[in-house]
Amino acid sequence: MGSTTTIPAIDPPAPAPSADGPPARVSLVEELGQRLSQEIMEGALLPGVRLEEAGLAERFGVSRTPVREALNYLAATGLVQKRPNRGVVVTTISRSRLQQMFEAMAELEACASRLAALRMGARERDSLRRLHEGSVDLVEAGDYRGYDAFNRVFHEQVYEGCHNGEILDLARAMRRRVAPFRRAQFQVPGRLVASFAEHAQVVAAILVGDADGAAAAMRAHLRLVGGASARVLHGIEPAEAERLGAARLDIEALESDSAAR
Amino acid sequence: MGSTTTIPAIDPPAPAPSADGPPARVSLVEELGQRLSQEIMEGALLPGVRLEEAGLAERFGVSRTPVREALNYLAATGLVQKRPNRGVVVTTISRSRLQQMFEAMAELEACASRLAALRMGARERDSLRRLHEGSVDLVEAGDYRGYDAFNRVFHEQVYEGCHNGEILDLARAMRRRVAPFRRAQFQVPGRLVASFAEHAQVVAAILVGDADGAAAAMRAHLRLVGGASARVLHGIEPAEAERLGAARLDIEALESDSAAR
DNA sequence: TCCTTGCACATTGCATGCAATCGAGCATAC
DNA sequence: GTATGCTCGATTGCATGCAATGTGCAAGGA
Repeated sequence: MGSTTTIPAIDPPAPAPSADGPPARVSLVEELGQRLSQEIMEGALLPGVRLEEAGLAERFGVSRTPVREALNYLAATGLVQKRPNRGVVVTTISRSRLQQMFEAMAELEACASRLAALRMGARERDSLRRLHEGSVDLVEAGDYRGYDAFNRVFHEQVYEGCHNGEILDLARAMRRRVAPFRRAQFQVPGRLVASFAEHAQVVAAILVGDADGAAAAMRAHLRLVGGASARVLHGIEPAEAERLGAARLDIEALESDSAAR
Repeated sequence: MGSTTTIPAIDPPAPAPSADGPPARVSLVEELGQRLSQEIMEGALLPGVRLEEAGLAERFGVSRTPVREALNYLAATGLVQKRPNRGVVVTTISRSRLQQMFEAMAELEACASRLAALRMGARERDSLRRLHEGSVDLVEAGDYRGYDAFNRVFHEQVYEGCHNGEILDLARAMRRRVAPFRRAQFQVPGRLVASFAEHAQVVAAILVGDADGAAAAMRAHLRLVGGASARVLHGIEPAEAERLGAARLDIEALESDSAAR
């Protein structure tokens, strides 16, 4: 498994011009799935909250059928959990399971980074470098909301750089699943600066085609991300704590469950 | 990233006594999902075959609703593809996409192997070793059906050895998805013997706790598996060819598609 | 002869209704 | 005073019906 190869430099066939064009007629199920998953990922619907078909149907002005199908879809992606004859709740997980999710995420991203280091084309490498360098402004400004947005794009570019649609899909799916549990990670003191430094290592390795180095750097990066997020979730910081009280998300609720399967 | 560590030897907390007990009342949707996915994975339903709700509903003696939900579930796992207002078909994929699936599978298993080498307990290592050694009989007998069954168990044990439920789930899901495209791989001449030798390398690395070696060995193993399967699919061997003719699975059908997304 | 246009049929998408199951609260027994 | 059993309300699981969309074929025009 040699590292530091000569850069192959094959840019992707078609970076998807993103020409969606028409309003794109979508089904109700898709619409509902989108909105619900967004609310879950953004934290409007917190882990443990119960979702009942009739209520959602009325809220969105549709019948129970499409709501039901949307919930099934969310259950399949892991954002909610179904309990037979007992409805669905936004996914709650134990602390250990959360750690496993972060580890799986780290492994997936390490894998993507490894392949990206080997396969990214010249244009892609350049784009990644500039993207990273641009984020320094956000760090200096302490703009953690802006950095969060940048961060998503950064990791997405690495996924795409691996030139494997399956791994891309796996990484995206995993990212969606962990989203509800990693909100506000950048509010941990010093995390922003540290994140930038870790990204720098990943970028450096990818730029020179150091596959093993890229994998190791990304793995290390996500290990720290996981740590920070866990601290946020359990240390709980004030702003969240209030809302949690209103929606019953106590540590017990997180620790128990897991009986699903 | 050191290899060859001293073996930590922590056996899993509870190997699941497998006491399912009662007949376990399951929903119609689950039942249907199970049966359909099994038929797809076994090849009774070949890629490209159309599945219509009404037909399946009548066949299983239920209404369209549970059939529909089961199909949605299969679509979420990737075994079938849904086209809006146009029904579902058993998943067909392009050759390049198939290669990507095999690569993703290889990466997942390499990852699992790496962790397994670090984390398997003494009992697990011993179990894996004996399982592998037992398979020599199947190889000598040329019993490729038996070997196929053994092979599933072997890889499953490696997944479990990584002690991470998320990675375990990912690997299982990916295995299900590729199943329809890797049938009869062991019928490729010499593949059985080669597979055994490759397994031996994986086992050896895991036994001594050589993480990187285990990952590399498993990756190499699956690269060859992918090659063999692709050859079977495209070279097509006689037994399958007949059935394919009856169900329209020509190379064109495999090459096209992919517009899904 | 080939392409376009219109219509009829088949199939999916969604709405609604009914039965089965689960959980809570109360009554009763110990 | 606590535990056990029962009934009732709430919610899900499944069946069925109707409207919307897509497909295939046939007829007409270039």
